[in-house]
Amino acid sequence: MLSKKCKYAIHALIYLAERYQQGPVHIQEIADAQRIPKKFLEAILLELRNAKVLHSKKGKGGGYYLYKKPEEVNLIEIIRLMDGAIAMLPCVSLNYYEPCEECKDEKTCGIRDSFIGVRDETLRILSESTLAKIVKREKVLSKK
Amino acid sequence: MLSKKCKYAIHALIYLAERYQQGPVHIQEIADAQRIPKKFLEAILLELRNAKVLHSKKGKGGGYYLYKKPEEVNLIEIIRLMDGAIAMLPCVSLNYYEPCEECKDEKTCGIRDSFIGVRDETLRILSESTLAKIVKREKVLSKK
DNA sequence: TCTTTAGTATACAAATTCTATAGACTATAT
DNA sequence: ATATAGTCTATAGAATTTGTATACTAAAGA
Repeated sequence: MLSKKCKYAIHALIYLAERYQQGPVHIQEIADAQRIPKKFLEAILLELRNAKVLHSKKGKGGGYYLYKKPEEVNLIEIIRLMDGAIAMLPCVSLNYYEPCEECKDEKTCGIRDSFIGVRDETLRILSESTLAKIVKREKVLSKK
Repeated sequence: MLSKKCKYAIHALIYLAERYQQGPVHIQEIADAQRIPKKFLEAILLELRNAKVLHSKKGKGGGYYLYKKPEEVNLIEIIRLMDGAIAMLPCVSLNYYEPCEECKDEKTCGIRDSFIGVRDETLRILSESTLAKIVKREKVLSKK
């Protein structure tokens, strides 16, 4: 399961994607709109800023805005930043690899292949899901 | 990421699958072989027993053994028993469905479809991975 | 029937992770 | 100057995970 932090991040980013190139949005507005505790949201947005997904502007009229294009931010990137590894086993993670403690020998491990398969499919599906597509999909769905 | 409990369960079950129809194996032996804290393993095996995956025999010469056939136990079942939902969002879970707190309207949610896709692929891959196949795969790999 | 073996059950403790908050500080616009 | 709004560090509380202790029950066999 995704953490709350990650879900908050996704919703905040969708909110900002809907307002792409319309100037900075302040934290309080996002927090109110998405019902996210403000201080918690601050920490989240900061991380996204440090990862160059967002930019911010201080002072009056400041706030956060998307730095990357909505087509260039996908769910995989967000999940990795917030929750870490995508894979279900550390020994199968591309970005957060670690040998499994419980495992005696990776080469003869009978479950690794399956989890590599799951990881690859997850990666494929979620990397196709960009902010741009998500926003578009929500527009279509809300018109029905 | 899978919990330790779940990984312990998988390893214990593989151990028992390798000894299918060779009589009960006691907890201590499994604990030693797989380096699992005995008391923790007891709790795990008990749950698997209550789920009719294992049976046990008390008293001298007792222990645990597979009740289901190795071909009939797959990774999905084990993960569900130990860790609960497979899905990355509660609103997308088949067996542990709950509406997402953060979500305003499931019908217009732009990310749901992607996570349904991930869930289905995960289900497909991990339900094909049975104890029988895992044991077989380990034999093949260890001969190389 | 008594003893030993081994699983069952309940309760609890330690460790870790997740969620949330507080407060002082810094930059910017007007 | 001053009000606005993001930055940074620290920490507190809650929940979950992992592991342990103790007492109890069932079965096997001498």
